[in-house]
Amino acid sequence: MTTYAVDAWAALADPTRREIFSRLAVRARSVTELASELPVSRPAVSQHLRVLKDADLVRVRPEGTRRIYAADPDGLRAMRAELETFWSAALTTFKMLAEAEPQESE
Amino acid sequence: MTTYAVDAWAALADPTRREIFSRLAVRARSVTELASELPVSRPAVSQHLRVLKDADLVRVRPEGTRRIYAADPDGLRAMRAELETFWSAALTTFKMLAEAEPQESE
DNA sequence: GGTAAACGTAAGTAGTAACTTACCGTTCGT
DNA sequence: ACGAACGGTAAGTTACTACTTACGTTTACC
Repeated sequence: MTTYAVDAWAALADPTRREIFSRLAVRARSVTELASELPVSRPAVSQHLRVLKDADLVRVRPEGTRRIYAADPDGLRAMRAELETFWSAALTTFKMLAEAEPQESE
Repeated sequence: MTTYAVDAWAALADPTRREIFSRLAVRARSVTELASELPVSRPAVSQHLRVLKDADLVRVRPEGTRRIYAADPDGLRAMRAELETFWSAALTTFKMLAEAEPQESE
């Protein structure tokens, strides 16, 4: 059910969004705090956070008038698994090709 | 030197490109062969392959009139490392938050 | 209850990205 | 040498994305 995931790949492709996520992975922060650390406006941060939230990459916790965002490992799981698959497959294929053509000398 | 990397994140964010890469990770293929397996034209595949190549995610080997593309682990390395950093950081922060607020009941 | 802070959303814009068709160069086979 | 296969690039179009400013809503505080 939780596995709809609006594509964590696309969500983390944007540099600003990746920067936001990396900061939230270290420590939870409010929207205004994030905006103060970044070269974009606060609404821009809100929009990025929505994308991250739709990808299950962040969670929100209301705290008075502020909303504290934190990184959520859930959205990362599938992506991480797929990347590991890519990695091992690429490594295997790469090694096979390297053995198949042992040129380099001569 | 090889470590310029045109952002593997952005390169793999596109679904078609990710599909191309996943196929090349399993087995090397020519451009035409890739195009025949995908719902896009051959030039589109060529363009995707260029992006993947700029990100060091694929390599080419000429073979007669064909060009055989294969997945290259190089472009994946940095991205994989960064993702692992995200993962462990997110996990740690997530656990800390979970312990800090043991509500759920009441 | 009024004010201020925090945040989300609407509306509009500029830049980019993915795709198509058309064209050109290169390599192999006969 | 000629024709065909293969593939990269140019040009053009459409769609989306990241951003801004403006506005409305909610919560806290006095």
